[in-house]
Amino acid sequence: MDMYDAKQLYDRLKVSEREDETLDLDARLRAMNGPLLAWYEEHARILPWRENPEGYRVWISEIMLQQTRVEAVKPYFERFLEALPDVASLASVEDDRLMKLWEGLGYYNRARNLKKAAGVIMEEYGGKMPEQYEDLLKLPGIGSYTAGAVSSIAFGHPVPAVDGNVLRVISRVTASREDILKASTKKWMETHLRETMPRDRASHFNQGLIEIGAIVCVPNGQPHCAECPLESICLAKRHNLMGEIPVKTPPKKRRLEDKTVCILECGDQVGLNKRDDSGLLASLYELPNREGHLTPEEIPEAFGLDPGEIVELEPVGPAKHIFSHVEWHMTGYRVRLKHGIPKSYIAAGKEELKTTYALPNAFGRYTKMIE
DNA sequence: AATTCGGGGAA
DNA sequence: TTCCCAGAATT
Repeated sequence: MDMYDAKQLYDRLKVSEREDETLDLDARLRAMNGPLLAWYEEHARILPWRENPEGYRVWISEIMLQQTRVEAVKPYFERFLEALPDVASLASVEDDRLMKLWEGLGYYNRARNLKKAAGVIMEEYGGKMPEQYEDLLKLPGIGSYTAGAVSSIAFGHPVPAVDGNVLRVISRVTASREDILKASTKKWMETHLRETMPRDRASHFNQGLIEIGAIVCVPNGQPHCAECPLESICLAKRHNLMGEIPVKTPPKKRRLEDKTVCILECGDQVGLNKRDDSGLLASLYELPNREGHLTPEEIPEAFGLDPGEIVELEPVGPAKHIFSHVEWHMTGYRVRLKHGIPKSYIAAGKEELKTTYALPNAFGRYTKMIE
């Protein structure tokens, strides 16, 4: 290639880039549709909830997947569906059984809202899953993302499903520096995608965007642009902005809390509390605990124990548990009692601990010591 | 608009 | 450690 040809090629490329740069936003988004669908239908992962995407299954999976990784959901999904195979069984499930099915998955209000919504579906929709975005949006636990996901994936309706993956992918494709944590940014994206998405292939379009975000256009470090079907139309890639986009406001610091946890034992029985029905870990069971780090001498009074009933009081070491916004620094004691668990606690058999009572993982360091 | 809700895997 | 995940409800 001589100098002249090279220059001509370069000039043509510049022109085409300039045209591309000035592509209308909606035109750029529309340009994604073809490559995205083709890529998804080739590369979609095989996942349990994709096997038979009917309304109830898609709903349950989408709730479980809120702020929760695919790998964490897998073992819960099939077990949950086997125990509660339809809306009717979910609407009438016992609370403790429901929480036991959700134990360890976190964000326990999701499970409570699931049951509430099932009640509404029984009452208002004759037990049949609603298809429309606006109807789904009214159900407890369903926001704009989940309403879009269920309506499009299970029923094929052309509504967007904008989650964290989609926010990242679209921000990069359009080189948007809007803060993706702002509600207005998500709203903006939903409005545009609703216009530009392929109306007859909403399910694969939405899942394709999510899949790109999860597998290719990843956060934390370099995205895998070489494998991306959107590489040629992505403005972040063109300007090498993958490290700067998406823009996210930094989170604030966690609050620290000191706690003292007691394993109250008497023979085969262990003392439990039921937590308050609102706030952190609402209505789950827990090992008895108090604020602050207590000395052995402070234990009997703090936990309402008769000193004469205490056979053994053994420190069992510290533990830390990190939530999103709180951090527990725990110290623990194992207390063996002579004549039984005090009435102020729930006396649970050690086997029931595994089968009946839902305990959050925050106490795992201590519950593992009960055998 | 900002906080509160869990838990874990990966960088 | 920090980040962030197929977000939603409440304040």
